[in-house]
Formats: sequence, structure tokens, C-alpha cells
Amino acid sequence: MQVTIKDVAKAAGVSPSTVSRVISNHPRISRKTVAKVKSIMEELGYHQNMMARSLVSKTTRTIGMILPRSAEELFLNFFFPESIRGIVTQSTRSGYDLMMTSGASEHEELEAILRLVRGRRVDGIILLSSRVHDPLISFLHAQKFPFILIGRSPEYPDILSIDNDNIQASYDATRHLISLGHERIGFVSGPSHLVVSQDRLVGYKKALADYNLALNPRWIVEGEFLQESGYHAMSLIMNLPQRPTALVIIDDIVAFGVLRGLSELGYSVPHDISIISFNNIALSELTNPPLSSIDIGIYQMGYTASNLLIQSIEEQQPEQNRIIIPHRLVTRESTKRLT
Amino acid sequence: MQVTIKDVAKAAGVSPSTVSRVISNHPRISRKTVAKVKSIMEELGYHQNMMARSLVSKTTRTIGMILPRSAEELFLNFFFPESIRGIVTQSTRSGYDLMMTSGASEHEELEAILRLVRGRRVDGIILLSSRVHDPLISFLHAQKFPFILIGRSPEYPDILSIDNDNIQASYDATRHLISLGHERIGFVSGPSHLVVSQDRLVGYKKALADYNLALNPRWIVEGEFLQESGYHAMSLIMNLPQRPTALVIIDDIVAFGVLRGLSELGYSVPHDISIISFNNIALSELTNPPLSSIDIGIYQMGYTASNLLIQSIEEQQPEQNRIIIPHRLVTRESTKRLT
DNA sequence: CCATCTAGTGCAAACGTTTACGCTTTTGAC
DNA sequence: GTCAAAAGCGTAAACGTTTGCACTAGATGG
Repeated sequence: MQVTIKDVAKAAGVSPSTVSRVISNHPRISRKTVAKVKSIMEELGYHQNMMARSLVSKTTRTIGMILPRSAEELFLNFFFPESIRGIVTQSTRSGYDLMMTSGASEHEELEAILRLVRGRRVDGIILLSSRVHDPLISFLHAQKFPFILIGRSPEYPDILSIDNDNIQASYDATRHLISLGHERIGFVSGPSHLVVSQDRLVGYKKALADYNLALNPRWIVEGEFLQESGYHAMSLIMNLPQRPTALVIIDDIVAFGVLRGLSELGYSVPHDISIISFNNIALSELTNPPLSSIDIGIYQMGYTASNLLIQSIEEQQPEQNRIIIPHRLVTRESTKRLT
Repeated sequence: MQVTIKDVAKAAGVSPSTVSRVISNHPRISRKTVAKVKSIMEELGYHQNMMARSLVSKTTRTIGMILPRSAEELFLNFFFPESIRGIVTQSTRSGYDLMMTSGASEHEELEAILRLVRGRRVDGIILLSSRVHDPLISFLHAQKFPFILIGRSPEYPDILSIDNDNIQASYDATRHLISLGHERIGFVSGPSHLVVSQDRLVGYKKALADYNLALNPRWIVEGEFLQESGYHAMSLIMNLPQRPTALVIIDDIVAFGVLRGLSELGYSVPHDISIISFNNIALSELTNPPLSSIDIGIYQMGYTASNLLIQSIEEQQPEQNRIIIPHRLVTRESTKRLT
């Protein structure tokens, strides 16, 4: 039924091993044999059986990824989709495929990783994690299995990882507001168990400190990466006796909620209050007003992650273990000079 | 190095075949042996080598999917991300993993499919296609390889496929406008080589005809699934001597551009013109004004597609080859009664 | 002219499973 | 107590590759 290497060998009048060597272009096969075998392969429509190949070579030319439980949030702000786009594009280019699986609970996630790793289904894994403590990282690290983290792990600072500099990005966002004359600046954050939330908060505080501005703890509100959180945050912040004139917001999606909240409370952006957020998703320029945002290059992170992981699988030690993708401040109409 | 079935067999004092039978819970193994073997597996940390298993069983417990070339567009309107979410969630639940690959050109796409199919890497394929003519469908159909189409193929109406009823959905959207008293209704379409564009146009025309409303060809503008298209369409339509009072728009993203275009031209939605679109992505309720939209249940389509495909892989013929996911009209502030 | 080297290829084992077939032991009916 | 059927398990072949080793023939060097 299936055309095997033996069929090709027979038709070409050579041994299976020769055919195999042609496939993996071994140097010691004569030009003539190579040509002959290749033409027969073409003729018979031969394709390598990856399972058999993987079984003996112990390599799959596949990288794995697990769809996180907080999937809905990560899809909304395009973090996951954009990462996937970058990863699939790059890995295909390097001759690898991407294997995706998911787990409904933390335990199931670990089970899934185990299946991939111990079942020899993948050669490496891309982890998308922003949790301060992530058991998947611990596991993979202990196994010495090739993997790369998109994000940052405070527990394992030296593992192969790719990220943007969230502290600096947040610093820049805050400084942008400061440069526009704002002195009362609030922060709408994400869940505090996420590294990204912590880092952006740090950058924000650092900027305030550097420019000798007061930090008002009531202007810092924690929520989820959902627009409802932004919406709700406004009812908290804007009902305070003293209100900020500008806000740094953890995520564009949250900013959308902030916009809605402000509009319902009768505030106009940027006239009454300036806002800036992170991710610069495609829809950020379509809001009213268009959002100033920090572009963190998600697609590029995915692309580079795949590239680095494959390098490390193929034993070419990348020069550095931690790559930082530069961010970019995109100013639109949601931030304006304080008058 | 790796714990194999033989190691388990040795430790349990049984033969490898018995261990194998325990794994696939064969009925003819005694309770006692099962318990014994299982505990040993646990103890040694045994995990099945999928490659070896696949090699002999000729099944991979993996489904394949190829990331289309028009990826960026499909990601923007969440079609692809939401499908993936549904697919991965369901397939994991059924014990399958998802394998993703891509192709930069049509030729590369076919090569990718060939790798997956002939290389025995997957048991079935999910195709996301809306093209009128798709060579991938022809290929898979000719190969009699299990696959399911998310979308509709006019060339192969009887293949396993899942879709929403775009004609009826568009009919309903149009009728919604008609029921609000609108009589001059335009249509902003997508690329005409896509089935979805054609179908929605048909539904729109059908509604107009059923309610004896005039069809003005100048109110039908074709574009891409990009907001620029919607933006550009407005400069065409709204500069006509006679303008529509309502628009049906092929996609939420396009509608975002329409909103921007209208606002720049000085028209207010829904006061001057009502608009309704398709997909009901999460951001549709965040625009100004919030968009009326037809929810076509993309996540559910992905989920069901995976389910059906796996059923058909496992030889349980699904009762019907073509499943229609019901759509849902979601009315928000962008459509209002004509005064 | 012999020894050595190299290019080119084949042989056979190995990778870790599954499964058809067959053998023993137990069970149950009469 | 006999015999057939069923239960429980092992043997060995097979799946389609890769790869270490060995072999041949010609080339090269002294």
C-alpha cells in the first residue's frame, strides 16, 4: 500500500540503506546513484514515513506547545495567536512542524507535557508563561529537555528565553506621559501572580521615582486581562476625591474597557485624561480615540523563539540564553499634553 | 535510557505483549495482572513511545491543520484563532493532538499536506477554506484521506464539512435592517473568489427581492477582510448622489473601517446610517457605537469539526456529512429604526 | 608490484511497539 | 469424570527506517 524505502530500492536496483543515504544526502553516494534513486522516488511518489524515521533517529522534527488554560484571555489580546503565527511560520521554514495540545487543569497540563516529552513526540517545547512560579518550567528544566520560554521566569533566570523588557517598556510609557506634563499618573494592572504585571508595575514606579512624582497607591488597581477589569477600575479610580490625569494600562484589551468606563462616567479621552497601554494590537488604532500603545513585537517573539529553540535542539548553542525583543512607543490620540 | 515496555515486562514478570495489552486495556487480562503492571508502570515512570506505536498501528492520534497563506487576515477577525481554540480543546479531550504547519505558496501548501498525509504524521486533516476552488480539497478527496472542511466547497458539496448558513445569516442581517424600515441597503463584500463572500451576497439579494426592495449595484462594493477596505468603501458609497441608509458588512473588521470612514466623512452611526456585520468578535461591543453583528459560532465550529473528524477517523460514520452551526443575530446600537 | 587508502555500497541489527496465533490452565455443563 | 469452551498469557513477526561495520574495486604512493 504505502511506498516504502524497500520498494524504491528494488526499483532502483540498490539496497534500502543506499536509498536512506540518498534521502539524508550522505556524501559517499555517487552522483549517478543519487540521480537514479531520486528519479525513482519521484516516479513512485515516495514519502518518508516519519514514524519509522523518528523511532530510530530519536528525533521528530516537531516542536510542541501547550495551549494555556487562560486561553481566552490570551487569545483576546492576540498574544497567543500572534505567537503561533510567528512560531509556525518560522518552524515550517526550518523544516519543523508544530504540535499543539492543551490541558484543562495544571495537572492535565503536566500530563500533556509528559506525553509529549516522554512519548518522544517532540524535540523541544515552547512555553508561554508569565506566571511567577510555573511547575512546567521546573519539570522541563529538571528533565534537561530542550525548551524556550516566551516570558520571564524569576525562578530560573538563566534558561533559554525570549521576552521584551517589560520594565523598560513600562518606564517608557510612563515617561511619555510625564513628558506631556502629567504628574498624577495611575496604573491599571493585571493579576499580580504574573511576572508581566509585576514588571510593568516596577517600570511605572521607577519612572515616577526618577521624576520625583508622588505615587498614590489608590491609583493602582489590579484586575484581569479583560476589558471588564478596565471598566471596573474606572469606577474605582475616577470616584476618588483626587483623580489622576493619566493612566498606564497593562493591556490594550483592558484599555478598551477603560475607554468605555470613562465614557460612561462622562470623561473624555484625552481631554480629561490620557491613557496609554501595551501590545498595540491591530484594533488599538480603531478605538475612539485611537490608543497610544507600546508595541512589544509579539509575532517577532514567536518567530525568534522558534528559531532559537530549533538552534538549541540542533546543538548549535545560541550565543545568549536570553533575548530581548525591542519595544516601540506608538503615540496616537489617547495621550495629550496636560493643559 | 528510556523506559520501555520490555523494562516494565521484566519488572512485572510478564511478557511485553501483556504489558501492551494492559495499556490498550485488552479484556482478556486478569484484574491482578493489570493492577501489577500498572503499578510497575507508575513506579518506573513509563510512557508509551508514540513513534513505535504509530509505526505498527498505523495511527497517530494526531490531526493536522495547515495555516493558510492569508493568515494575517484570518487572524485579525479571530476566525483562525477561535477555530484553533475550539479544535485544540476538543481534540485534546478526545485524546488527539493537533499538528500545525504552513506553506508560503499554494505549491508549498500542497507539499505540506503531502508530508502530513504520505509521511503518516496525522490521521486526519482539518481544512479551513473558503475558496471556490481549492486544490487541497481535490487532493485529499482523491486520496480518500479523512478530512473535514470548515467552510463550503461548491465543487465537492458532499464531503464532510461544517459551516454556518451564510446565505440565511446574510438574509437575516438584511431582514433585520428591513424590519427597521430601511429600504436603501448597501453591501460591503469580501473577495469574490471566496465562497463566504458569494453566499452572503446571495442572502442579501434574496432578502431585498423577497421584500421588493430595489438593488442598487453601486451600493455593492467588494474588498478584502481588512478595515482599510471598509474605510475605502465609504468614500465610494457615501459620495454617490443617492446614498443607502443602511449597510450589511461582510466582517466586523471591515465594519471597523466603515465606522472610521463614516466618522471622517461626517456621518454618524446609527443616526445617519445603520450598519450590521458578521462574526461578532469580542471587540464588536467596544466600538463606538457598539456593532450589531451576526454571531456565527466560530469556536463551536472548530470544536465540532474536530469532533466529527475524529469520529470519522474512528470509523463511526457521522449521520450527516454536512453540519450547520446556527447563527445568532446580536443587535446593538449600530442599527436603528429609520425615522 | 605491493600496500594502503578511499569511494561506493550492502548486510543486518536495532528502534519500541502491536497483534495473530498458539499454548496452557481453568471453568462449567453434562 | 470427561470434554469443550473460555480465560490468560507468551512467542515471534512485523512496521519502515537508520547506521555501524564490512566488503569490493579502483586509485594512489612508494
